[in-house]
Amino acid sequence: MSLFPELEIEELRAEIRRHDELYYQKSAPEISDTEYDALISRLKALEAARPDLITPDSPTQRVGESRAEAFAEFVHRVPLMSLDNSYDFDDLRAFDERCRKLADGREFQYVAELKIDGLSLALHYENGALQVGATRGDGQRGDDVTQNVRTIRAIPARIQHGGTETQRHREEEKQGGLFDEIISVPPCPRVPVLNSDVLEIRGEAYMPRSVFADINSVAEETGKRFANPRNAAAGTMRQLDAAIVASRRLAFFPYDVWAGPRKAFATHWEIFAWLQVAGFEVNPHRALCATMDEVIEFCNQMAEVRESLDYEIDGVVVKINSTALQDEFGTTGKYPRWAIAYKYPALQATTRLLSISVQVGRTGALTPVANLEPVLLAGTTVARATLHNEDEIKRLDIRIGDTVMIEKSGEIIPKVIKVIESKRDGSEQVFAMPSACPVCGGEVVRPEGEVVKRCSNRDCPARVKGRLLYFSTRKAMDIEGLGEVLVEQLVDKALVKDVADLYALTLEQLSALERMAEKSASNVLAQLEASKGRDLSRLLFGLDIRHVGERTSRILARSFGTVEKLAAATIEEIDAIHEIGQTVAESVRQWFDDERNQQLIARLQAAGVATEMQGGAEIQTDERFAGKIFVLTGRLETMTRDEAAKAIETRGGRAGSSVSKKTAYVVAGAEAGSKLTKAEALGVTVIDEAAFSAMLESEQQA
DNA sequence: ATCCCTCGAGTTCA
DNA sequence: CTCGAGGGAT
Repeated sequence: MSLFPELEIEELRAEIRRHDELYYQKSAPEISDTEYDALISRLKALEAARPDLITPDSPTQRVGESRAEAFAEFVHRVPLMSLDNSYDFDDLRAFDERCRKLADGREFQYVAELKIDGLSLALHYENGALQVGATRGDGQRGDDVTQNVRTIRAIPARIQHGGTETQRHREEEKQGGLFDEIISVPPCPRVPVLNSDVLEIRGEAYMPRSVFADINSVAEETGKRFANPRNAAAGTMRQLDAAIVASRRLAFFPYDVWAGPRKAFATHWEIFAWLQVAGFEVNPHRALCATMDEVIEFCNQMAEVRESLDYEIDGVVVKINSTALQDEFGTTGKYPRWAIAYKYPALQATTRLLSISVQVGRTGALTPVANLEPVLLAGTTVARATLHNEDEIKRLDIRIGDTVMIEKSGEIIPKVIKVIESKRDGSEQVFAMPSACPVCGGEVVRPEGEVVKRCSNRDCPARVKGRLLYFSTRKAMDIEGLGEVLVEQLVDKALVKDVADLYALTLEQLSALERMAEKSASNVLAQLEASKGRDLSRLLFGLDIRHVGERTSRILARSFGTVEKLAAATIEEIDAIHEIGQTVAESVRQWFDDERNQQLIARLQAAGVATEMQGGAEIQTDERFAGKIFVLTGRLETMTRDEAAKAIETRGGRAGSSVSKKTAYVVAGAEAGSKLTKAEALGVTVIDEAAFSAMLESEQQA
């Protein structure tokens, strides 16, 4: 407890109010939800110790959320309560214990459903027609956003508020199969008929990830991007122009129905069945659970599919199924006692940018990298994040010492999404890209029209190291044991200046290096020896010719057959090849025109490196593969992606990277993500790994 | 000239 | 994985 709780309490309140305003009015939060919740918890703890200091206007005394101006106020008939949060399974078990105690020996069930990361809406229907749509606001009163709500296609203007006999029957049949995969899910016992003329449907409006991506790529030029889909959805709902709202293609998942002041059903589970009959799209992921362990199992299952969903979720909502029991449990001042939200670890966090270092890559590209104060994010500690280039730093206006918000978007790679400008105290330093290479001091150039600055010194140690590593990668010459540490030493000790030097290394030289006993040294030599016979395409790939990557090197190898022929070809001859254009042709020509490169080739040949196509690599065309494009997604069990791609190509097919109409098959491994979703949307044939393996193994009869 | 699909390049952490 | 840009089709 702090020495002056009064002071700390006041400071915390001011801080929380400021974040409330940023979040709700400006849709520009500076801290993550977890951090916000931490502030609230701290305040609560302080207030608990000194109840005399609690004031009615303290942020702990309200349900949260205030309203934007310019919309008519809407007073909720029944307040929309927020839920208590839990951050680990122990919290859930504690909740379970409290419920068991309250139930006093009676049996009950939990319903677990996804907590969609969007904004809550209350929809009022009279005699089946949508009358009013309102935001949650502070839970008591929100904004009347009916005009905006009417543009959301997932919200029907008319609902089947009773549900006809036939519909109910059909729905009951569907229930059985629909939730099969999810734990212990009995079919819904019945779809009740609602007699009430006035209904309130509650749910979450959200922006699908696919829409968010679209909108942000368009917003790129104007510089007005949303940090995440939730902000985008909230910002959209605050639009006064309904046409803009319509263009943002929001979606909606309902989760509750009220008839007048009462919950309309005997169980929460029934609500979903009814909603479906009424004409809503209901989120398919939910489970009826007898125990908290089953709920936890559901949380774990959903965590795995989380990234593949077209909407963001920040957790799982757990509710007591019986509405009678819900009524009995009642509420505390702020939360219902019969529900809790389990929240996944945050995917966003704020931290301080300590410094910016500049890396020099194989191509000489100068890449600024943010060194961050280490922060836990989605299970890993993040200390670095790429800033890509000068323009990115300028766009985000990042300065050294800034507090920044980071995010793990692609599951793994952290990214700085914005600067928290209000945290600046004036001591921040504007960063300037160095005008000389930080590694070799060489000249730095930024060609017109390009985004990246490059070190122009070809002998820059950083570039030499990059080239050597590139040469040894699996997709190039595949030299096992020649990794970063070894390359570093070889270059620093001046034993190697280019890839040809590798083949002149001796056992003595290697053994003398740190962490290189004779055993590993001879292993490396054996690997080098083995690499001499690699395919021509791998060699071309490894040479580091601009614009010549994995695929292009294969095309070049196939078309020319030997390095000599390629080296002698004119730009026109190279350009004439299908799938090779002017840019690549010029780049290749330029590389071979360089005398040092010619010598490099000569030295590689002298060392015994094969520079001709190996015979017999003929493609045995298989009709099921020939000319077809396969896209691999997810994790394959019996082979690597590269192996699978190779298997496809030796049969005359092609391995594509993104799904389109032209894709013949999508091979879906475990945890397949967006590509699978897209394939289904486009109606592309999806096969699993077993089916794919069977295709490979069953030789086609000629 | 414009759109769509792929390729190339760069990147983090355990 | 994501971005930018090369290459081909329309």
